[in-house]
Amino acid sequence: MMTAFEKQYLEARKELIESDFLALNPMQRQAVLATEGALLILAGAGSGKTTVLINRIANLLRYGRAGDCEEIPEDADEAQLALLRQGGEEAKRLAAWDRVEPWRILAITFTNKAAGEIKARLESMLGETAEDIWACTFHSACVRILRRDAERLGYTDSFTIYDSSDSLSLLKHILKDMDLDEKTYAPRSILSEMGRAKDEGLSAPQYLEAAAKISDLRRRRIGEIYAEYSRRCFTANAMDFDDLIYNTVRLLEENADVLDHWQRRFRYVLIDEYQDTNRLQYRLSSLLAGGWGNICVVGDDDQSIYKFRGATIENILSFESQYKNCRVIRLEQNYRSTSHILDAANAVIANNVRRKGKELWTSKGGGELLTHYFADDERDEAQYVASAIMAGYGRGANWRDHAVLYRMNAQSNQFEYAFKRSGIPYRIIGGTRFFDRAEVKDILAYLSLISTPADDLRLTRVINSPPRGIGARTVEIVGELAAQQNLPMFEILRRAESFPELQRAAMKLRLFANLILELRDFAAAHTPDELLDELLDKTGYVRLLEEKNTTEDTARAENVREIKTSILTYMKESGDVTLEGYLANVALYTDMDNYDADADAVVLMTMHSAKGLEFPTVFIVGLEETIFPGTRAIGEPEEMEEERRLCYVAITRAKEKLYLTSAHQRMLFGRTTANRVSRFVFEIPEEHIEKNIPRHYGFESGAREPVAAFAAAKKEAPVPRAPAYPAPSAPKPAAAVSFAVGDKVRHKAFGTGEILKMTPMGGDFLVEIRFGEIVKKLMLRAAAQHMQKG
DNA sequence: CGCACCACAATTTTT
DNA sequence: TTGTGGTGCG
Repeated sequence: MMTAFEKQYLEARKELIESDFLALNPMQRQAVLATEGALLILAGAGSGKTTVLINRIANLLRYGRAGDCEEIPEDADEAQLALLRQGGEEAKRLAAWDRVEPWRILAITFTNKAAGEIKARLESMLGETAEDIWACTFHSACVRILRRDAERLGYTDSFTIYDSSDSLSLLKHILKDMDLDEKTYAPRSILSEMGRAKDEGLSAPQYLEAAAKISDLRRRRIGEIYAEYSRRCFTANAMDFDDLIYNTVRLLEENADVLDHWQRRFRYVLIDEYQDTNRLQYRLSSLLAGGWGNICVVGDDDQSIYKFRGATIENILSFESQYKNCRVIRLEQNYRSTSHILDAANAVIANNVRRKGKELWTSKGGGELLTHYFADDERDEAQYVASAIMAGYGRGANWRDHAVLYRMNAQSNQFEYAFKRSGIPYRIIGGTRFFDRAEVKDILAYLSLISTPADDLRLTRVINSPPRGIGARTVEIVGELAAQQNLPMFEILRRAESFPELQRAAMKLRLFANLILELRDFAAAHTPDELLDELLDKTGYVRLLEEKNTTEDTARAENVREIKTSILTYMKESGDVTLEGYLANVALYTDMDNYDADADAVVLMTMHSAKGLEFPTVFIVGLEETIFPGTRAIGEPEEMEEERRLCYVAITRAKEKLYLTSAHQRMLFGRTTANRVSRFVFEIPEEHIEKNIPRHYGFESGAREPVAAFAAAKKEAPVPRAPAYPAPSAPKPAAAVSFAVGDKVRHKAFGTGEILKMTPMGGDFLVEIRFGEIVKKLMLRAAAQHMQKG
């Protein structure tokens, strides 16, 4: 039974702690203080969930579990109580109870970007102590755990990581060696089948056993492929993305002492984007949090959009039954969007059945109505978007305040054309990543090979690149010999002379093996950046590209040099100088990490990539049946709900203005088709949106013959707010007045230069300015902000 | 062995 | 329409 004094003491202490988090709303504050046990935070889009995460960690470090327990110091007395009530630094020190060391906190996110953001915000809030907090992705957490005990699984601690394209090419090699047809055994689907197996915790033998029971030939074949794939990964000391998690779970489940070590260590486990976890990640989180039982998961079932990757909404829906005493906190106040946007999002998602139920609200006003534009075709659609963006820019917005979101990457083309035509600077997120480019992969393959010569996949990749006269047939023979002798291919190369089959090529093969061995010696005594220089020199890789002297090859040479920057950055930021460390970092690196929110350019990306981001103005394009929702979702209720969640994610990216567009007909993959306007458009209540859809056309009526009605309605189309389609002769932007060809200018970033040429473009000017040796092409309006005459 | 040409297929993808 | 992978020729 609690005494009156204890009660007062606890109350005063809680109030004092709360006073540190007054900037938060009551729900957020609750989530910050509820440190003990299991906690599910249902955080709607834009509800300040990262802020909660950060403050929760800050609370743990400052006050330990004082805000969530009923224990008080034995020597507590009236004087202390008075001090608590009075507040101040000393009182705060007194309030702390069982403070948490930073290295006992594990915060897992899905992207490096999110992890980086958490780290950065923690550091600015808490200073150096923040560095010891594990704020990382599932994958990088696993790498760290595995590096410590990989030998338990038969790997060495310098294991390498295969990224998705490595996995794919390894798989293709296997299919070839097993004489299997890529049509019946589509590599992509095999890969996801193996991923599913690992997600269910099935090893290759287990999978095979299950397949044998139902005597399904195809599954048995896949089982054999899976076994071979695993075998080759293992001999190459390599793990793919799924293996990282699968093996970590194995490690922890099969080694009680290892499990115990990590369970003791992590007193508080936080998992972000919980709706996107798969079963394996669920198991991993349960394992890691199993010691102290303090697990906090943050998620939004309505934003689960990665089912196709094995994410299961089940994890979040059943969290409450898994942890019986768990607390649930809903964050429904949205700080991002206006109420028209929010109401539209709420209305759309309300059509889903399988959800926790949650309604976002805002204290912001209605703002502008949503706009739906029904374009003639994809070209018109892009032009409309371009015009609207220029209009926004004309009103003083930045280019970067605009984002164009589409369902699939193939849709980006028309927008590129339109933006180029109008002189709108843009960036495309997605597509080929820097680290996916052939030349970059080559260099990285060399580096991996130096680290692990037994890596047949990487060896095959670079053995003849740059060309050294080792042909495909030779490589094949080496592969066969290696299989016979049960040795890595590299060992065959070293003894090339002793195989009569290899006589002709023996010399070249030995030379290659020696090259790798020399570089390996070099690596032992040098840093990765020095190794890179040596590598480029010894292989002549860059020299060869430079000699070719085409624009593409120059760009390639540039990319190769760019790797050096990436190495140096890594060494500087992590303080790590090991080659393995760098390679792991690169393997887990993605395009989004490169996304620089400061560069002033319109952003184009898929709706998937947009998750977690926000923009003042958003365009969701291609809102047509069979595109969004896509063909595969139509008639499949589960899939349709996922599409709808994607739509919800896309809508909630917008802060102030949301445009939706559909095209009457569109050419995609060289085919022209006419699709009906997406059902999602009709799920938005009329009072939130203005449209130019002809009355007798649309999803509900399904009426044909839209053409005449369409033409008539088009006149009343909501035009992007003025100036609509600015002609090249449109009034010159103010900035243009003060600059002319021949002017000398001083630019903040590029220094002094001279204007060579000015071309009117989209209500602005494309200016060419010579800075010393370099001629830059810039949009005047943007450039003018960073330069002056002189 | 290297390159050029043709058939073919093509959601989404935090790692 | 675009990119990729396989085949055939020099």
